[in-house]
Amino acid sequence: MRDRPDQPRAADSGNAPRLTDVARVARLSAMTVSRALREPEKVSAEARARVAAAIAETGYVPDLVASSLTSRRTRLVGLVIPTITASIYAATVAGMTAVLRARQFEALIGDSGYVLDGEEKLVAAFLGRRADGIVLSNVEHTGGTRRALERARIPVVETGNLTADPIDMVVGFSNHAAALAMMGHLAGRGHRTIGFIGAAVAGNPQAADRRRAYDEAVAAHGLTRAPALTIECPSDLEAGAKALVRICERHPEVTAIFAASEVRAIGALLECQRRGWQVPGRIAIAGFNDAGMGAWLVPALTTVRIPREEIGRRAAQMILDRLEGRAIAEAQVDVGFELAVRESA
Amino acid sequence: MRDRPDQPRAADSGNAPRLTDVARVARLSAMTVSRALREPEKVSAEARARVAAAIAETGYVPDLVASSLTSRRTRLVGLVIPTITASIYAATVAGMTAVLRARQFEALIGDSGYVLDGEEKLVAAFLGRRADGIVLSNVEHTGGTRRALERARIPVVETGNLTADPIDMVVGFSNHAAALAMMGHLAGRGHRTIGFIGAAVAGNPQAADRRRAYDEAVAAHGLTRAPALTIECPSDLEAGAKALVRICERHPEVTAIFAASEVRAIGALLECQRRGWQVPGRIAIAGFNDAGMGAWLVPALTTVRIPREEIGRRAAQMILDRLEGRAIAEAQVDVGFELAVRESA
DNA sequence: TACAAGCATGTTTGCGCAAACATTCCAATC
DNA sequence: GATTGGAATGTTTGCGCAAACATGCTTGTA
Repeated sequence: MRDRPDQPRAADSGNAPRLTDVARVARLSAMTVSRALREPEKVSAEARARVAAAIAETGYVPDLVASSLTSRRTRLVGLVIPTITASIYAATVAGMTAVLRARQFEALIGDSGYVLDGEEKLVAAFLGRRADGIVLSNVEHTGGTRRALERARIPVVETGNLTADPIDMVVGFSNHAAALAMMGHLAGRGHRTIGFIGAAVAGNPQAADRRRAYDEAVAAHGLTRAPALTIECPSDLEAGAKALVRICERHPEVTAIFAASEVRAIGALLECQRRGWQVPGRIAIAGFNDAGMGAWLVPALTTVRIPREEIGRRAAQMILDRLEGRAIAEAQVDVGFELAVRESA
Repeated sequence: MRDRPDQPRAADSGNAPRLTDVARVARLSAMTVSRALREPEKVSAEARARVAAAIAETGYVPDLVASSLTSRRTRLVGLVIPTITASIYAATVAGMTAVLRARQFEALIGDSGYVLDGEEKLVAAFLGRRADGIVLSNVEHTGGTRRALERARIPVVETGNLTADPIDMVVGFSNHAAALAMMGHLAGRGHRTIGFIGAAVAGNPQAADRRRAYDEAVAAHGLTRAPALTIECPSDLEAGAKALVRICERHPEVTAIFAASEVRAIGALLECQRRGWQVPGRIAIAGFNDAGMGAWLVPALTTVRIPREEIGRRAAQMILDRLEGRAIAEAQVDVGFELAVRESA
């Protein structure tokens, strides 16, 4: 096919040294060199030394593409997150890549833009690259995504919420229990009219679970029940600020807001600063998640702490365990949550 | 080698359909199927239709690993950033992956932890995976990194600062000019004693450029010059807060702080809130970068706006241009900066 | 009618490596 | 001394695909 004389080629020719080049220099077979790199304990100390010297001499860099083709392992794990520009997902990415990289795995990262169809496209792209495993950041998927993952027969971890109908493995926490705990805290502080700012619940089990917890707490504690006390909006500072204002206009008697994301809560809190409203004096504000600067604001944000980095680490570990044939103790891991009660509520 | 009868294999056997399976169903050669997928204009409409039908029937997913081995193209671009959990780099990642994904490329992302040796390890890992291009997030590298990249003969983009000694291509801006502009703004507002909080300059040309601009501005505008007015610290909220306090203790006459990162500035600003110091009345605060929530704080942060997402997009585009044989107009692109004068200074 | 030109399609080969199988060699055992 | 077992190393083959080259077929033109 191509002109490839079987001689040491200069590094400047664009022809990188291959396993056979190392083998020739080391006076060993290619197979022994390959083993020296992957399973050094199966090779004599003498051979190991000769291989090391030959690699240093040739500047050989193993070609993981060819290795993947023949071993049917790419050491690649795909990760789908809603958006890379949100610190909670950045923490998950950091945890996951740290565990993967320590084992010579790399992550392929894609942001779905919070759109299920985007997730399906990313999964297809990752499967085309023959990723050894896939991590998803929600538990709601298109039929196409589920089918593709089931056909691929690779380890899959869903994260973010516990689910009754997992594809394979799950690392999550109970959004319902966490939101219920925060509502309990607010009610315990004497708040009787509490507003709720969250994501649209349609097709979003996590958002639906948080909202359901709100409704249940309203009923359980005998709180004010009114449609205008709850708002669905995107998770950004501006939306949080606007939602706060709208709730307070319709219900001036509101004394607390539970914002089901950290950025919505911070947006609301900063809006209060702008208007000179005392927090928590005039209105208390509680958030959800703790990856941003909520702890540093004045007043510091009361929120729900989710171990986002741990989620990434556990997900990666479960994928690795399965790939390396270790038994998975529990296919569904609950990492739990913690109320971070600070100043704002 | 393996038992692989040349018959349609069931999806449940773990044997995914290959190009030849599609070819058999479509009654075409494997090569025509391959072309129909990659260069559809070179194939008849009839053949395209048969291929499409056969792919739908078999559920074929092209194996990009095998494709990469034979085409010597992985459609993978490596990106090294200091840390994934900083919004300025998240913006660059978002810009880069958006451009890459539109062309069926994926990014391999690694965080160096602000350590040059970490960068070298990541570059080695990316080269082992035969990435088609590499993007680095600084212009300072180990000798090993430079040598490895030069031997690999692939397009490389350095980002973040303009440099006199590029490896290949650069997308950056002048940290010196940007910092000088901000100092000019502060001096123009009448501040005569200005503190500076930045990163350690040793081995960090960007930090050194910002600091040099501060020194030059102090001299040019005849400002107070004192060692205790400048502090080197990490880029986090707490460090920013502590640095502010230390400068004010030693120099109570200071009226403005220039923090050479957004999070240091926000840390300082929030510390002022905590202490009840008016900003900018008691002390003015200016930052650098605009990817976080500086615009939303009360008072809103005056800062330098760097188009971080554009940096990611341009870097990806330059890599793609080179890979696809298009001429690069300028190997060093200056994306510029903009002063965002808001309330805090 | 002959033939060039170009398009659509087919055949052969090998990318660089590791799985599977084969061989060699040495020490321990009887 | 013959046999066995196992460790170290070697040989053959093919992973799934695309590059390079080859062939056939249509159309237009002299």
